[in-house]
Amino acid sequence: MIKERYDFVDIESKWQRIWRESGANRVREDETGEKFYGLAMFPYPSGRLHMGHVRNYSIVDVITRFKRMQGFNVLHPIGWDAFGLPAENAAIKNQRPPSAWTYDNISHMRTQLEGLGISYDWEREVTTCSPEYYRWTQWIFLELYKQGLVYRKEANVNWCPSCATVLANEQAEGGFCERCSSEVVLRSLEQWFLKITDYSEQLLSDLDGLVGWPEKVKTMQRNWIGRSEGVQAEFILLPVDLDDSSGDVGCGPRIPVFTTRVDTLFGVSYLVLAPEHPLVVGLVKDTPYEEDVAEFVRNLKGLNEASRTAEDAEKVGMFIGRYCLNPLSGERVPLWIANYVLPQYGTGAVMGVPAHDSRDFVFASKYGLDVRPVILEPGRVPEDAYSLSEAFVGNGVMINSGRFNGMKSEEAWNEMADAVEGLGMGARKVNYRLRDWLISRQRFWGAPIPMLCCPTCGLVPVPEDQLPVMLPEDIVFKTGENPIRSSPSFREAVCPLCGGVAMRETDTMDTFMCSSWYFLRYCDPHNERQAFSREKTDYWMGVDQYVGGVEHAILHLLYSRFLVKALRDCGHLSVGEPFENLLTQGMVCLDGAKMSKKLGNVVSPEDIVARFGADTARLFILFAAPPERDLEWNDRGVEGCFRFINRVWRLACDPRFVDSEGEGLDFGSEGTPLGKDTREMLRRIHMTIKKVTYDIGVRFNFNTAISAVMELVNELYLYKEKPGADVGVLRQGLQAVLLLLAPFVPHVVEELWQGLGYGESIFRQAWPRYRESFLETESVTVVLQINGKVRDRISLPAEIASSEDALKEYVTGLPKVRQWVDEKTMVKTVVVPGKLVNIVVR
RNA sequence: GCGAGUGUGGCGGAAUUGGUAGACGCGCUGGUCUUAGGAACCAGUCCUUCGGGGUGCAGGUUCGAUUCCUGUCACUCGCACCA
Repeated sequence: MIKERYDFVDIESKWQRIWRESGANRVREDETGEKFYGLAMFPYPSGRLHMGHVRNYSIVDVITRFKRMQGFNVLHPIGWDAFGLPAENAAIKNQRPPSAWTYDNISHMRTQLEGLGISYDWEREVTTCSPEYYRWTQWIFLELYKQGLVYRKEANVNWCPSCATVLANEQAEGGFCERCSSEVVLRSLEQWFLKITDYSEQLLSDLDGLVGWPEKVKTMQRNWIGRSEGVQAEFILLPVDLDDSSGDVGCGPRIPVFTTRVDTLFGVSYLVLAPEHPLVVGLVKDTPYEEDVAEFVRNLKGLNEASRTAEDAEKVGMFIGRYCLNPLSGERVPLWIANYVLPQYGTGAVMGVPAHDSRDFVFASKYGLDVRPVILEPGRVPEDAYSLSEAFVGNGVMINSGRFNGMKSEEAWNEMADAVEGLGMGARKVNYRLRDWLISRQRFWGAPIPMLCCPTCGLVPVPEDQLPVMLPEDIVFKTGENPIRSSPSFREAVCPLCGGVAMRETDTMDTFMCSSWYFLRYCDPHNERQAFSREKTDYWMGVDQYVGGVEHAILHLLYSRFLVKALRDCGHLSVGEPFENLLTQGMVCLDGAKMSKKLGNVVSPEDIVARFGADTARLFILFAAPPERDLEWNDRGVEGCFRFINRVWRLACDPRFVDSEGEGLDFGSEGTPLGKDTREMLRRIHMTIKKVTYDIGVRFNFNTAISAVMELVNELYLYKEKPGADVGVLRQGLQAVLLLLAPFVPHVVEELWQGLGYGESIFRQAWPRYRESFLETESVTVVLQINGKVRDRISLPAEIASSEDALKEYVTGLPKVRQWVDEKTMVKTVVVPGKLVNIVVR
């Protein structure tokens, strides 16, 4: 029996309880069926869910519920990215430990997730701030250390004064802290790095194999890695005073530069070093330039990288009184320093070719340096080449380049690279913009870096059997420096090598480290001896469908790819890529702007669930837009979805179903459908099954899947009022509606399924299959066009419509067609069987 | 500047390999039933001078273009002195 009223509060809590108690979503490795690993990016436990979360988890829930009904053995886990600064700030404010705040938030958000009816296997829940988890994060750090992928060095790093910690390059883009938007300053500190650059080439080339990733994300990663092919060429430094020089100039020290345009080598009119270049100080020592250069460098130091590298930053530089020799032309070239040369990229030194590089052109124009064209722009005459108003950066024919004159610049590139190599003055080289991953954080709420500093043995890793290095508890939280340093119990340790007193590393790891391997832990979440077993990860990895926001396109997704490759090379994994397919969902907006606390345009999921229920919330969010697109929130639209669910409910309340309770589970039975309407109804049912299956499974277009079911419901409403309506077919239609809607609105379909007298959970049912034979129609609507314009639509028997010849004959024989054609000449008739006839007349 | 993407009714969006543009939903208009309804149901809803015209704009290919090509404009996102 089905109640008259759709009472979502009762229904949703009832089924959530049943699912929880029956372990409906528990998964084991030994089940039958192909595995499917569906994953949403796990949340930071900020306090409560927002609509972006609801969207993310609803999408994955639809996919995983659908796959489960299709017979896959589905892993659909959830966990918490639980380390991070907000918990520490809350600790300062409330004088409670970060863990208390974090676990409170987790328990509230867990309740919210359950309230949405997302089909998680809660037994696999993972929390990155628990010692059982971060123990293995530390273990991974040590594995990488063993592989030589971890190092410590003093470096100029991005420091956020407000967060009182360093940031990775990826977290300080544009010169502002990703978290708090404070301006980042440069500081020189001893820091821990992971050698992600060892994997630059693999991280880049493996992107080609990720066919299930959006092109946009791959492009972003490619740009971030920034591979460029070029030549590292060496310029010979000339002595301070040439007249004093005795002996062979060719043996002098050399300054390497990196260039992607070795073909412009004869166009070099100066050489520029980054002001921070290590050679600079020595080059000007005891020369008249020493004082001015020192002043120049001092002025630059105050600036952070962002203002230094801003596009509109004025190029400034100075000649430093020295010269060097061009390796190919042998020409004497003045040596400059300038702010536009970056110390971290390439060799920190650049050859200046004003005629063929726009930056050099601007710089040379300002300082009156030589502009010498060496590549002739196609369509120009040589005399013309000197009157440049801007740099010519394209390809053309070589001029002013000695024996290379007359070659195409592309050819000259290779010839000149060969020449440089032949002279022993350099070599071809590939450079990357990607830099090593700085993982040190001077904060408390993170996984401690498991290293010791021993006065006698130096840096010593904590032995594996001493993991985890636990976070101390005797901490006073206040703003300023890393609170861990205030814990004497934590700092002092015993050196495992010499037994002496060693100091513990007080930096913790970037939380991205924790979130770069959580999908591996889900495969084997309770393993106490390993981070994960090879057997389990071999079974589940890689993730078949990953879903999350584009904002993680670089950070999280690149780090995870790196860690998986590194762990594979340590012998712990078989796969080299974590995520087979990636779907980047759009933002949830209100009034055209992303919902955010700052703008005050948030709609609370809790409110929506309270007013309409979780099923309605899920349905709306999936119906309003395809998943990749931004979604405009609309309260009226939510009401529309609520109305639709009620409409389905009332359909199921038809008294005819009560009389035949429990009957008619057989989907494909041929039966003997009687009237035309019934046959048509059957066709609509099977057509809908076909479309919805395709839309969910192949296209991820949940909006059109839902609209197809809405259409079917509309049809069923019309059909059931017809005199000859067949209860069996009606029932089949309702079953199809419920099964097809099951991934979207799990609670209400469970309730109706049970109410209709089918004992088992609807999620134990197989996904419905359509029958090809039911899709056939007896009459087809064919469009009649004259010169491509629609003139008429005619209904024809299928035999005629599906045959090209019969259709053509039939149509051209029609009186109205004769009339349209009349005295004009029929040039051509295009026939698309079953669809359309286009008659071309003149 | 470079790269990627998106432009369709009042709104969110459909149109799967070129073949009925505007499915489905929201909103709006009128109606039925009701003491009432922000419930439910029914009808209508791109523009139109009723010939037609319409998918940002201008061309092209084609019997036929929202779909393919060229150019252009607008917006969004990413990168941005990387030599």
